Amino acid sequence: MSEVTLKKLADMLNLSVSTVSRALKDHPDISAETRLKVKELALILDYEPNTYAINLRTNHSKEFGVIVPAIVSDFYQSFISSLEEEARLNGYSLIILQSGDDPLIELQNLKRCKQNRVSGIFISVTAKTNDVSSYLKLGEPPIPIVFFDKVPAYEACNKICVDDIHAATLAAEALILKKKKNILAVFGNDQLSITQKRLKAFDETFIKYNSEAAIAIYHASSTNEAFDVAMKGLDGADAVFCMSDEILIGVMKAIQTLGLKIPNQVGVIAISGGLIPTFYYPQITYIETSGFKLAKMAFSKMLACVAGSAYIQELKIESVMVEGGSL
Amino acid sequence: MSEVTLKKLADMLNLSVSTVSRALKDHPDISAETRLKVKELALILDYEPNTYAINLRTNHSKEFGVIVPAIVSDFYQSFISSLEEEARLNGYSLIILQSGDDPLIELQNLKRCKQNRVSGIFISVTAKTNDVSSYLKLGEPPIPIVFFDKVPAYEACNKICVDDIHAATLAAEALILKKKKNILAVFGNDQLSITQKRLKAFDETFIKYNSEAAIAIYHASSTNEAFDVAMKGLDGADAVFCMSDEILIGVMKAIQTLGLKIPNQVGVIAISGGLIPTFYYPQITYIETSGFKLAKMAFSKMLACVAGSAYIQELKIESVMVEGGSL
DNA sequence: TTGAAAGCGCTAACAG
DNA sequence: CTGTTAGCGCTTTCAA
Repeated sequence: MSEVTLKKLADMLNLSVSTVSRALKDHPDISAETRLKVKELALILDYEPNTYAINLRTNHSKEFGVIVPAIVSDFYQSFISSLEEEARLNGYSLIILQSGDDPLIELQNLKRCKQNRVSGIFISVTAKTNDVSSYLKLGEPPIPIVFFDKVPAYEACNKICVDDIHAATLAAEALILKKKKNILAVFGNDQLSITQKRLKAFDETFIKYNSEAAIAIYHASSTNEAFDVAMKGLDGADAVFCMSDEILIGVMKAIQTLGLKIPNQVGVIAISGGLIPTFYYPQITYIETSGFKLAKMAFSKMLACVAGSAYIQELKIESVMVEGGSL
Repeated sequence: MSEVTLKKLADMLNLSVSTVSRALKDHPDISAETRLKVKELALILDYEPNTYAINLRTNHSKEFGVIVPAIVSDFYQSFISSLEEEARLNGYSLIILQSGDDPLIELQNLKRCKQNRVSGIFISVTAKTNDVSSYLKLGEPPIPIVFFDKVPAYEACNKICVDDIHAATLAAEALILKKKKNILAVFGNDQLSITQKRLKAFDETFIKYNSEAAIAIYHASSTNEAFDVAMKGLDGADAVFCMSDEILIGVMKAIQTLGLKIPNQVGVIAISGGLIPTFYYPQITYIETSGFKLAKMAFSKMLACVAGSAYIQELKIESVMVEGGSL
């Protein structure tokens, strides 16, 4: 048995293809009676419209492209998971592509999205992507793009990312509130803009509150470096701040190695996606920067873009503190 | 400037659409000269074939559907990541769908894949999926399906999953080799077939080697339950086995709470995807069951299916032990 | 070696 | 209210 098409339905009902087409989509021109007949038969025969014919005709698909540096990441995982739900609920599918943090592959992926005539693209750019102006001109008319998380610096485009300043400020305030006096603060690679933003806000918060805490700032580009840094820096500290999950993991290894008790001997607070902090006992207190909320915002922005009703905008998502027992 | 189509190229070169089409795909009928001319212009104008027209014509797409219970999972994450690479290298795109472990949504997702005329479907079924015979008849001709990880029990279909028996056997052998005498073994929910398989193989290995170790078997359906179980069961144990990452996390929390030293006071071994064990110090020794290898196998099986050269097959992927310092 | 023509399944302007 | 018609961009027979 072959595919059920509009033509087949039309023939069976002695109607024209266009009438059937219109009946199926509740076009007001069609009489209630005809509409009913058509819909009934369609249901019985399990008619499913041919997506490709529709796409060819309308020149766009109900698909969105998603390009990330890597899928293996708590953050992107939560983002994609959340985005998939939104998409499904709205009748869209998601095509997932990873760039491996390589600008060349990123460009290929963009092209691919264009070839697939996606309705829009969500992208978190690579560390080395410095000019996205060509991305924004992709397609005719240009395909809507929503940048998220790792967003380009200068271009006027839709950006949705974590409010790094707010997150770091919250963490600093928590440490001040707990009257910590000797703080080890471990940040990521100091070349990254995310590090710079978080560090600046962290620092300024202590100044703003006239805190007298001694703060030792360290940088670590990996979990292993964070471990090394913590092994040295934890001595005498009554609290440690970790800028990211990656760093938290290294620091926690050091704490375990040194046999320090949390929170009595040392307090811990991190900025995190929320999964890693639950792996420890007591659970780590953290400032949440998960992809879930970001995905919801990004998706509704995208829908607005597709509908043509969007203005260019940069959105920052504020975090909340999730209390564990570590501070 | 609008899209470049075959017709446009044809007009510019004073050729017919069909000649251009053939030239572009190196059809032997076309003269070298014409072929060159066509390809050159195509390159200059950055011609890109319209995917939807091709799909409509050929009635299938270069897309695969991937359906999983949830994207948020180390295992599926590694699987999808690996699959995406394979797919991209072979000119395919991936449509990712999650079922939320709900058979109804799973079915909807399958329908969706069919509507998108995917070339094939990779699926890890929900815990409640008990009849996949309808899945196998989806489409005309039926869409190739490769089941992975959580595979249906009885149907004759392509299945690719972790060799649970082998993994549990390796873990048991490691414990025996280390001459552990008092082993706490924490398994998952005893209704799950994965638990039953791992438990049986674990048990039988100790019998096979005439081990005199005392083994206390516990079941835990969640990280929290694993924590509770370990808090009681760790007393007097010189080693603990964790059937999964979920359980490992709970057990490690208990070990931290009790302040036990690894590996001196208690040895730890787990079956794991490989990420979680690196979060601790010393790193946990584990039997690897990651999605990477599975994805590569699944993909090549799928390619064979698409090419029509596949026979139905059940594949089991053997694990390897990764030494940390925990045993 | 190339071209003409039909048609994949659908939509939408236009005509009745 | 319904039908006719043209065509989206491509592939593929068939004919020249």
